[in-house]
Formats: sequence, C-alpha cells, structure tokens
Amino acid sequence: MPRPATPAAEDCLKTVYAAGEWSDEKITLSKLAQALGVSPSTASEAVRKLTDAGLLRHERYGGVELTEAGRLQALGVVRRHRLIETFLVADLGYSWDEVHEEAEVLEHAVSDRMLDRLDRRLGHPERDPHGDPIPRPDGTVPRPGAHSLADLPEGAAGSVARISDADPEVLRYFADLGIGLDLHVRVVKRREFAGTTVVRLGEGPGGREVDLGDPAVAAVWVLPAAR
Amino acid sequence: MPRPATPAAEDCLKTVYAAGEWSDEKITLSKLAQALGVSPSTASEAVRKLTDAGLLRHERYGGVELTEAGRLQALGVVRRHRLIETFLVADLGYSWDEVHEEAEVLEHAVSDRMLDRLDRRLGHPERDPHGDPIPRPDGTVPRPGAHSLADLPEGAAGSVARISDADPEVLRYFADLGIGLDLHVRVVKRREFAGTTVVRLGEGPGGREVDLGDPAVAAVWVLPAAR
DNA sequence: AAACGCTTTTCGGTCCACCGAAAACTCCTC
DNA sequence: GAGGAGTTTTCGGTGGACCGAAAAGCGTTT
Repeated sequence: MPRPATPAAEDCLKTVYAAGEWSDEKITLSKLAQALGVSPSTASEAVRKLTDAGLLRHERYGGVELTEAGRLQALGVVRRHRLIETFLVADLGYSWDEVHEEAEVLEHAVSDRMLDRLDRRLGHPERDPHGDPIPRPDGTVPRPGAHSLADLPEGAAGSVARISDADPEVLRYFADLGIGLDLHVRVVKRREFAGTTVVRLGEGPGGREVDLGDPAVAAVWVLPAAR
Repeated sequence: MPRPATPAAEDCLKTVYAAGEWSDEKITLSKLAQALGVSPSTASEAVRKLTDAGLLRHERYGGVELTEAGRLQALGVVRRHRLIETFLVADLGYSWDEVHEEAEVLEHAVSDRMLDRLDRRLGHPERDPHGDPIPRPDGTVPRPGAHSLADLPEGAAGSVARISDADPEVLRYFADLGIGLDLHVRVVKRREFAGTTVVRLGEGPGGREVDLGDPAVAAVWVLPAAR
C-alpha cells in the first residue's frame, strides 16, 4: 500500500473508493466535489492529476473510478482511517459519533510503523466501530455478506453488521435507542406509505419494537441469521 | 493555547521556543532556517508573517524571539509534541529514539479533545520520555532545577532529569549504556584535554564508570542530589 | 433540430510554502 | 575607516490547492 503524495489526493482516492464500496456505480464529479467539500473546478483538477498519475480512470464528462493502483492506495487510506477510529473508541474512550472527524485528520499523519503498532495493540481487528471492514495490509478486505435493512423483506432477521457513519446525528440517535453492532433485529412491518419500518430489537421477551424512518433503516446493515 | 493557522507556522514558533528553552539567547535567522530545514529566504518570510501576526518579535537583521502571544501558541505545540511522545513510548512501545519524527507530524494533527484524552490516560505526566517538561494547559511549565552534566564540577552527583533528544543516535547510545531518566550519576573526573569525562553510573557497589565525550556529556541534564 | 438545464471543463487569479539569485546590511579585521 | 565575510532581506518564480466565471458538452424536452 504505497502512499500518495498529498492529503488532498488521499482524500480524493478515499472518497472514490467509498462511493464504490456499497454499490458499484462510478461517482460523478459533482458528487465527488460535494463529498470533498470543494468546488467542482477543484475536483475536476484533482481528478485530472490523479488520472495522469494512473490512479483514477476517467473519460471526459463521464464518471470516475479507481484503477488497480488507485484502489491499493485508497485501501491504504481507508485502512488507516478505520484502524484509527477503532483505536479512538477502544483505547481513548471516544463514542462512535466522535471518531470520524478525528480520523479524517489523523489518517494523513500516522506512519506505517504507528499503524502496525495500533493494529497489533487492537488485536488485528476486522471491522471499525461502525462495522465497516478494515482492509488488510495485503489489500484484501473482509467482506461480511451484509444487506441494508431497507432491502430485507418483512420477517427477515439478523444481526447488525454495519451502521453507516455518514451522519453523526444518526449515530447518536441509534446509540440512544440501544442499537449497536451485533444486536439482533427483525423487520416486523413495513409502512411504505408512511416511510417507516417497525423493527424488533433484541431477541426473546426482552425485545422492543421501534419505528424507524427510511433514512435510518437504510443506514443499518444486517447479516442475515443463518437458518 | 490558541492554535496558529498552519503547520509551518507552528514549527516556526516551536523552534524559536526550543532555542530559548535551555538558554536565553534569541535565535538567529540562519539557525532557524537550518532547524526548520528550509532556506534562509523562506525562514525570513515566515518570520515576517509571524511578526506581523504579533507572535514573534524581530528587529531587522536582529535575532528572533517570541511575544507573549507567540509563547502561548508555542507552548501549545510543545505540549502536543511531548504528550504524544510520552504516549508513543508508554502505550505503543516505541523506544525513545523513535518518537521524535512521529510526534513531529502528529503534533499538527491531534485535536484538543484527543490531547485531553491522552493526557488523562497518561495520568497528566509532567515530563516526556527524554525528561523534557510538558507545558500545562494553562501555559505554565514544570521546571526541575536541572543542570547540564557539562556544567557540574568534579564530584557532583545527581539524578538524570533530561537527555537532549537532538540526536537519535546519541539516544540509542545512551540506551545501550543503560543511561536513562532518574539514573544516579556522579562526575568522577574531567579530562578536558581529551574532551572526555568519567561518569559513575548508579549508586553503591553496582555502579559502573564510563567515559563520555563532550557532546554526550552536554546532552545529559542532572538534578543535583539534595545534600 | 433547436433550446433548455445541468454537469463538466477550462481559464484566469489568489494564497501559501518554498527556492535561488542578488541586493542590503553588520560586524570584524586590518 | 575601508574591505570583506557572513548574514539577512528582497525579488522573481514554481507548484499545489483552492475559487468563481465563463465556455463546452450532454441529455432531454418541445
């Protein structure tokens, strides 16, 4: 996992990777610009440079995707980000809605040596506090076969494998509801017209039912229970 | 301890502070440039900007020193640097010659929140792995009354309070010799003509004597034994 | 097929950190 | 007190990351 030159480039690769992680559409320039918090012109320039460097593939007026070399570098950044998040929660007592910002900065600052030490100290974790898989140093990625709760039929159940960290507020909301990794959940009833879903949390008599709105449902990924 | 805008500015303030920490001469531009690893023209420009910002004091063709505001910001950077070094050694198993580089980068990346957590986790340490005092959040600095071994008369003894971290090689050398913080040392004999000093390490019958060259002697700071 | 709206690209332009060369200055020596 | 060595400053210039405005291209609609 070689390192790209600059933080801006790392952020760009990381964002393109993230866009393709849970779906496989090429990201558009405007979405990229928005995700990076820069103007479209800046994003366009950055993409041009990374394309010239052989890290991105991009046809004029088309979507952006990673080359194999770009994917490797992106995986490095993502690995750093997620290991740091894991460390912040496990060792420094951060809550899961606080870690993202901090990791966003630190991912550009930690050396390979430090990353190794963190990894060892944490026992080579396979997922970060939100359940996102931590890429391995060799470029492979642990892939639990999780599905978004939004895609599961009524009656389906499983354990929470991932919660999208896109919005810290949502994370705090889930924390309040007691929703966390490995919690058992079941889709009880969909009310499409109302945009909500009734979800049963926990197994057995201790379980509770909550009404989740569509955005919240889409943020929860579940590993279907073996049956 | 407010934060200056950029890493380059932080490094500049930190270096000016470091120059005045163990002596009180103003640093010259050329030394500053050398310490920062930039050309004199770059250093000159940086100093001009920080002077305009009210953080440095500088008369044309004269030395550079911190204003009160500059000192506060410098203390912030130094605090971050030294707490990080302490953390790397205490929690991640770094040896004391490895930490400087890493902290050099991380000091610009850690947030106040993370610094607080580190500080708490480490038990609010007062000195870093080399014995350098860690400035407190309020801007005060713990000041052990240490002297360079080079300034002590023959026969004087005390405990090692600080070892200059200017040169990692020297640190590794000391580690090999078993010289570390709080070790009891005594100046046995000076051989000025030869540029060496005989130093007794440890108290009682278990003590050993070693011959240290001038640079090594100057790097060791001692808290004189109360008598 | 012309026109519209949207996205993408290009085009100046800014700011920061850096450099080397040349000019300005200090200070020491003779 | 005139030179000269060394330091400091100024000056012009580079590359990176950013911006807004304007041009170019795409897809769709009329």
